[in-house]
Amino acid sequence: MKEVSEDSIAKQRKLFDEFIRRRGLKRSAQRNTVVDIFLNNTQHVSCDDVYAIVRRRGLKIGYSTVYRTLKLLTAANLAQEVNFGDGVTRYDHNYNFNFQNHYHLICTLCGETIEFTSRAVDKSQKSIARKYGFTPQHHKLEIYGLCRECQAA
Amino acid sequence: MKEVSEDSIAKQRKLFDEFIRRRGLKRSAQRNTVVDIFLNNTQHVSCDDVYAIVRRRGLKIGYSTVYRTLKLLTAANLAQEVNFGDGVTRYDHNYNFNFQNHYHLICTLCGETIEFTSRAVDKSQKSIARKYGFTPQHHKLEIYGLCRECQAA
DNA sequence: GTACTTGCAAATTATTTGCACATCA
DNA sequence: TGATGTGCAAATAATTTGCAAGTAC
Repeated sequence: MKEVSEDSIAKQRKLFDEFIRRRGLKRSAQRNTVVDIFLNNTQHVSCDDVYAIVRRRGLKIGYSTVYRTLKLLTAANLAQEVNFGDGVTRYDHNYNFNFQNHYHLICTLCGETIEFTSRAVDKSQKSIARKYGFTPQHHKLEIYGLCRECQAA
Repeated sequence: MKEVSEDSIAKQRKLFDEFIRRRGLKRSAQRNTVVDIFLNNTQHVSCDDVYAIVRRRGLKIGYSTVYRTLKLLTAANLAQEVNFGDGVTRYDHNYNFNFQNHYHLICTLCGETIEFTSRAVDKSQKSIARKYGFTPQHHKLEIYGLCRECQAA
């Protein structure tokens, strides 16, 4: 998996700040913390995950604030909601603007998720969007099945 | 969009009955109704949708029964859960065994969904699954963006 | 007859919202 | 100062579950 560089995080943080300004919103310690946690985490996180990290850091931020900030990150196009069928919304990085998009293999038995990238998939999606006169913002691909370990078992 | 033939519905119903039998479960009028509604509907439906159709037919089936039956259809691999980000789980046909898989373009402004198929995407997915020693059961691809109409507006 | 199914109401879970108070610009 | 943000608790929404009574095999 591609490493997330310091540079890229700084860049994304800048994008977020611009977004806040453009919307006439304000900065705050809580927002900074949540944005920081999200950007520095390479995995897709749930609101619960982020909240747990906040508390582990000894900080106290309301649950609603975490939710609201994750929604903001989504609106800013830095995050995207993903849903693996367990009823929990997760927030994944939206690498469109910078990295290659990544997709998921999800084991229906043990729940493990594997990330992968595919130029072929990326290309197909672009051509399909064009065909339907659609301006793509983000996309997701999930393959459900049995992982190597679970097949053996 | 490909038409769903009578034959295919009968075939899927048979698959469901086999599934029921294999699991030592039983048939019932309510289950038959829900399965019937699902199979004869070409669209992805929510539990609410199915419940509304049931009532429109003048029948009375409990909400939980509808939910439970849609879960059964998923377990039988005839349906698959999809989630377009509005907090509602929808059940889509799992055409794997018979048809070409189809995917979705979802307009983030008006919510319209367009279905499409793509041999290229299908192929990429197969090869990726193979690469990771993964046995795919089903997969979904969703492209979010602005539809033609919403771009103009 | 035994095990499975149903329908209701209650419980659970995830997420959102109202509002008083705090904070940023 | 005035608009926006926060945190709590309460509200909402979707889904699941317990249980008594009904039904399939």
